[in-house]
Amino acid sequence: MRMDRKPHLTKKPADVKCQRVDDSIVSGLEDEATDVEHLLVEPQSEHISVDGVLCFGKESIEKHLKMEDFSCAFDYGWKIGCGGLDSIYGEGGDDMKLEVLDGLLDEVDEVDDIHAAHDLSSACEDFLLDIEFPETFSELDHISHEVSNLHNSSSESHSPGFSVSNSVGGISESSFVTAQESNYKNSVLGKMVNCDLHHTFGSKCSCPDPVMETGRHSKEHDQDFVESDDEKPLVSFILSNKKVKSSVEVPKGDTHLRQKILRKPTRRYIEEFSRNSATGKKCLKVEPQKEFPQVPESQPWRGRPTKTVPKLEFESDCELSASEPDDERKRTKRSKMVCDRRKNQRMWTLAEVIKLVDGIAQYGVGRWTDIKKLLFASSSHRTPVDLRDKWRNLLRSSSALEQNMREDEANAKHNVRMLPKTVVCRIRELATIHPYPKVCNSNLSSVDNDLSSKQLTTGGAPVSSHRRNLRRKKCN
DNA sequence: TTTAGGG
DNA sequence: CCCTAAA
Repeated sequence: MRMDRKPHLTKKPADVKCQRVDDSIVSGLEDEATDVEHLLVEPQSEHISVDGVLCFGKESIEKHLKMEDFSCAFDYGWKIGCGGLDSIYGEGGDDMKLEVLDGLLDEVDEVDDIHAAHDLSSACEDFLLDIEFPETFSELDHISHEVSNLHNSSSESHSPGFSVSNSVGGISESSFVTAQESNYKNSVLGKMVNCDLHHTFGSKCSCPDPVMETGRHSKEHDQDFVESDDEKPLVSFILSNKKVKSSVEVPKGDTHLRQKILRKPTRRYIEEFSRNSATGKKCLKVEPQKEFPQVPESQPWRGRPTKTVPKLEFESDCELSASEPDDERKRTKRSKMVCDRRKNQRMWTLAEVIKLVDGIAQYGVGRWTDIKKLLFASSSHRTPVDLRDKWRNLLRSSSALEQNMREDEANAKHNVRMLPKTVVCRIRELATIHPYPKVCNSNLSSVDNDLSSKQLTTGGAPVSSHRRNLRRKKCN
């Protein structure tokens, strides 16, 4: 959620900037130089923006009101969702409530996403966060603390807000706070652009430049590097020898980075790029608000699966007749699933595995959509592809278990940990009945041991091709 | 759109 | 989990 972002805001290591400036001196040969200029100018605007937040200046009141309207709209949407919730309460049990609540909470995520998408200023947050404010830093820190505190309260109040769906009359607290923050950011953005223009149009800007002293040094160097061609060979030499300690932690060097940018960036690249920029590892040269869609940051998409309480998952999934009111939810969900799939990586619970095995036993391997529709209708985060992948993994691990069992039981346990024997047996059983095209190969070798081993001993490559043909036939 | 397969 | 090709 949104509060994930605040750590970046609150603790901004000072050395990052220093390093960055240093880099820019060296590697800022071509296009870094302009970036440095931006960086050197922005802090002053930030200073002003802080005042704007504190005083709630006149020009920001309008925006504030607009944002209120905006959040009202969202509130309305939530109320609709809550209506659905109520109707479900009538029929379903407690677990059902949990399930729907879970979905609604997910939807809060989506609302957040939408909010972020609409919030122009938040799109440049990365950009802003890359800026160091030597003088205004403590001030800003204070402000950000306040904002964070507000956020804390707001995010905690999410679920209560939904549970009292009928009583929601006005602007919900969370949306209000978001509006405040957006307002704050808007003012930041406005001032930033303003001062940027000032800077671009010369030194007419009357704004104080807090980093003028520190900036002069690097600016001079930048100009040197940009304007004099004599320096280029030296720099390119340095670059080619990779002696540059670049803040842009691209292992392949600057040229590769540029190549990447020139190429059409893939979605994964975009995601990783934004993710890295969020963690401060990379410093963006491209304005994030233009190039990249705002992705909620600091949600590790790998390694730490956001495992919801298994019990909840289990109980809710047991309801086969999923609530139909979440039709709309599915639609909105789809878009979410498409864009931040990896962040929604969830551990497969035992219940899910059992259900999957049941479904396969019922419908057979390959009818993933049916299984999904009938057995996983309530868990919208499992796509048919996920089911297939899971089944593939199950087969793989179960076969590995079977093979390793004889030689090393511990290793086998490690492979298929947390899977009860009954489940493993069922998987193996199903594997024989409905052999999965690709993995059945290894599985068949354990089940139909004599046949495959004979074939393997008789021939080399032809045999494998033959078996592949068999697999193909099975598919068709 | 669904499924298979590779990464 | 992601991506792509094929049906």
